[in-house]
Amino acid sequence: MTNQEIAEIFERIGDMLDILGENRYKVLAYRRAAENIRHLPRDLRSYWQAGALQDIPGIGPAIEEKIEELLTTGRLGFYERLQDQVPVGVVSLLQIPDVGPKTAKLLWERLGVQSVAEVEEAARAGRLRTLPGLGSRSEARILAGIQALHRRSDRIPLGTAWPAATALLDGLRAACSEVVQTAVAGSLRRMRSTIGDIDLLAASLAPATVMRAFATLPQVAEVILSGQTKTSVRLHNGLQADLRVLEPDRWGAALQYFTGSQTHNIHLREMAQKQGLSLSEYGFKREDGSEIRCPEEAMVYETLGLPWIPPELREDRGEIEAALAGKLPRLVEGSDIQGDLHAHTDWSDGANTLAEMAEAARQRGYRYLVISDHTQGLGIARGLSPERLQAQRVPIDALNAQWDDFTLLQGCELEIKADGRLDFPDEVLARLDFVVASVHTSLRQDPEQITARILNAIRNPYVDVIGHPSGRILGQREESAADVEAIIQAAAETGTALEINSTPNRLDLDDVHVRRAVELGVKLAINSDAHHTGGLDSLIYGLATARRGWATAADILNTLSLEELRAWRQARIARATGRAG
DNA sequence: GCCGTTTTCGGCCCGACTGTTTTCAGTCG
Repeated sequence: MTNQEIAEIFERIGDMLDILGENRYKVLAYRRAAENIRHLPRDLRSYWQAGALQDIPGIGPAIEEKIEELLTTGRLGFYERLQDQVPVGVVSLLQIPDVGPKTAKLLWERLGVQSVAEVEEAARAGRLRTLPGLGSRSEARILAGIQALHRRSDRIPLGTAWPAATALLDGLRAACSEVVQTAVAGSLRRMRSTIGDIDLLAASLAPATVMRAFATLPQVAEVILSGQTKTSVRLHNGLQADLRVLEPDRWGAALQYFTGSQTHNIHLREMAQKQGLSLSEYGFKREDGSEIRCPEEAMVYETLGLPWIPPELREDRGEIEAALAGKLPRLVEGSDIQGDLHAHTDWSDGANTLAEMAEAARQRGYRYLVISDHTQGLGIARGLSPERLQAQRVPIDALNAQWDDFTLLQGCELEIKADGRLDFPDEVLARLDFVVASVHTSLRQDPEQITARILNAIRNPYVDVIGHPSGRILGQREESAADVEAIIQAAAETGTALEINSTPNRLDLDDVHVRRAVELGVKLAINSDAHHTGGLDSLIYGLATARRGWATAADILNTLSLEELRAWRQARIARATGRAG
């Protein structure tokens, strides 16, 4: 069983216990365990074999025992007994907005409904309003929630949400002079790979004016709710955006609170409690009722005896403990990046010429750009033959003669073929400045086969980086069955780098595996995989993914200078082929 | 059910908004 499958079972156990009215902290315990299992860098089985299950936060004796039962038998008696008490259909009602455990239980017990469709039918028939505590407004609300569920798009990629959020804030500032300060908050500020809805924050002394301006922005399709300090809207593109408005002298506390994550905040609040303080989005309150307002975010952390923690780390995955111990990593920053190691041109499936891509990279302050067009095996992308690759060297050399502050490197995105062979022989690869090797075909092979293909590429002396190692496309294609742990370990042995592909719907490796790679000392390459000049800007999303994986500049290959990068490749080749430099 | 430089038992984050309510429960984040 995979970590995801086991996490889902515990998640559902939490839901079922919730519906049964079980102790809310027990419910919380199962959800917390599920959440932590979901983000483990390694297979749960390996923790079990090492006797280390209880080292995972949120896992104690009871849940350990259940994990053991799942890993040995593939079943869980406790879960099966629960299913006899709460039909799965009733659990599915929880996905309706505004339907929680109490309402789900009420609907099930009083109306006998066991699916979203049956709730919809009952609501249309006016039967919900007959239940205690529910009226016609609630009935309409639930019906609207079901409609929203039907047309709900899944979580959206970071690369879609980020520009939408900044456009909203630009619009708000332009439309309303009462706005003192604005910020993106929530999972978007933490730069998660996908976003549920857009959380925005504004500081102002005139909240009502700001929210009116927000609700009338051209992007807004409808207002979902509006109160004194909070407005939620649905945009024409289907996204939901929430705006909170607070007084300027509470800005820091509010920004901290609305950035989350929820588990990170809960952890901080527990720390505050132990110091006799209560922490909320308004700031700290002492036991005597007096306030500590925090105009700056760092003041929240400072009050708790912590250094400021970068938003990308705020997932309660050890960052608070690291901060307490003074061991927060100095995360890689945009200014550390010296170049981009993966870009395409119109020689294969890119839109722009060599000169255009080079100029765009140079304008972004890079010292080098690797041109890595596809190789012949990927016919659909007009992959290059060895002959065309050799021909491409001529214009690259000519362009390089123009600059003394910038260098185009010739590489390729080498096809790892379905049978595991590489698309070019070593002598062709040896002539290149840099080689990214990727899998694009037969992504559904079984774990042994696809892992073996990638390991074979890792062990080739001339392969510098494995491109988008997991093969996932967010919202479209699950990652391949490749054993990422084995890939990371092999990369650690050979010194091969792994890519953090920055294309917004890839972000591959993901943050959890980046952290594992960092742990094992594997070098990572933050690559745009640009297919046009504007695509170079996607690098910010890969950079964010690296930061979420606790990577420092020293972990990132393309923080090296051109000379260091060349030396890095030469040293690896020398080591692997047993020849001196 | 988990967890502990206040505890191995008794705690376990905090507030906004809504609807059906005369003071609060449910849901959400």
